[in-house]
Amino acid sequence: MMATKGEENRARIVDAANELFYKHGFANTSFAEIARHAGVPKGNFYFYFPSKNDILAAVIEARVDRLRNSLAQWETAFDDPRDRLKRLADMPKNEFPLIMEFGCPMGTLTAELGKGHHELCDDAQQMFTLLLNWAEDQFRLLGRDKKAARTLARQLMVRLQGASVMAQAYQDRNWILDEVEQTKEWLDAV
Amino acid sequence: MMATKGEENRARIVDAANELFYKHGFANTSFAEIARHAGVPKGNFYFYFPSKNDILAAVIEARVDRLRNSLAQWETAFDDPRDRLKRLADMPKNEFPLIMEFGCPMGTLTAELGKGHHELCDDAQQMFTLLLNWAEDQFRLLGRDKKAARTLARQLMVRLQGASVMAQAYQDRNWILDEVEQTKEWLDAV
DNA sequence: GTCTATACCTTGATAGAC
DNA sequence: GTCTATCAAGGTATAGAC
Repeated sequence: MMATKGEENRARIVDAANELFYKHGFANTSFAEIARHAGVPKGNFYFYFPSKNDILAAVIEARVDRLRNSLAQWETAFDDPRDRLKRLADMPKNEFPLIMEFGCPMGTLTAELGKGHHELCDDAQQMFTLLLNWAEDQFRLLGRDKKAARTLARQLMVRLQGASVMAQAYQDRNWILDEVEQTKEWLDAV
Repeated sequence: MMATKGEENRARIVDAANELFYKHGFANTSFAEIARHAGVPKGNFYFYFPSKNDILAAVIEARVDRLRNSLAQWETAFDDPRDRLKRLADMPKNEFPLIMEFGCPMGTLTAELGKGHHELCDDAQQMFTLLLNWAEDQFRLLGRDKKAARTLARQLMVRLQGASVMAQAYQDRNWILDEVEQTKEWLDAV
């Protein structure tokens, strides 16, 4: 389908903001930077978005959509819930160059928004909730009761987030590679 | 001993900056805010510190000192290395109201400085290195060889950081309480 | 040494031409 | 609809009075 110029500009702004919010942080990304990366004059931004927060909301929405697509894709690609969970556990490894440098996109965003009591803090949670619920579903399919499945999903998330924090702190991929391997062994055992 | 007025002002600036860098982030903390909290006019800052980065350096130094003191204290308080490690694992629980709201002081600072390739990124690492080396020493005292001790120390850090990230994301202390309990059980087993 | 006043820049946000 | 020019506010850093 043919996108209008307006829709395309909007998408370019969101794409550029998505990358810059991740790599430089939300507060440290200026309209000027987004405008330069997107090739859209910053004066135009207020035609597409009422404020900077609204750009962030669109970015979060895009990330949630992308995540939802990945999860759906893994569900069709793998029949065994255990394989699906392993694929989730592999995510940090598959993107380690970025995570090593800038941390987990979900973890670092919620961390920044949490400080300063940002209004969009709850929106950022959605990404985690999506992953947690999906992982919980997979553990239930493996025969766990609701409480146990929930606990296991949370443990999985703690591992991956912890590895991301440490990998970024030391700019060292081994934190991720080691933890992912251990997590997959753990998934085989539970 | 009697501190001079200058030393006291310097200390007040560092104390105020320490708290604000933690609660609001480094980039989002202005001189005006620090000045208000410290009770020192912001024009004075450049008499004590050449730049904002130098204030941050002093803050990191203060945090490292504080951490070193805690570790030394735990060493004298507990003879069994396992008890010392449990005390370390308890740290997030003991400060959960703050961690729940603002995340781990070490993790969130390194995360922020990592983005933007900040010059003081390496300084912030020191805090982690201090804890990692200390934990490694304790595992060695428990009879582990160097490689195993190092691995265990890293696993410990991953758990605590992961729990802090999730607790802040959801503003929910249970992420910390649950993980600390599991970590202490894990410490008993290893 | 301590503080006031301010310079100079960048920010998010607007106004208005076309 | 798209873009240029500009705003007011707030940031770090400096100059200079006392």
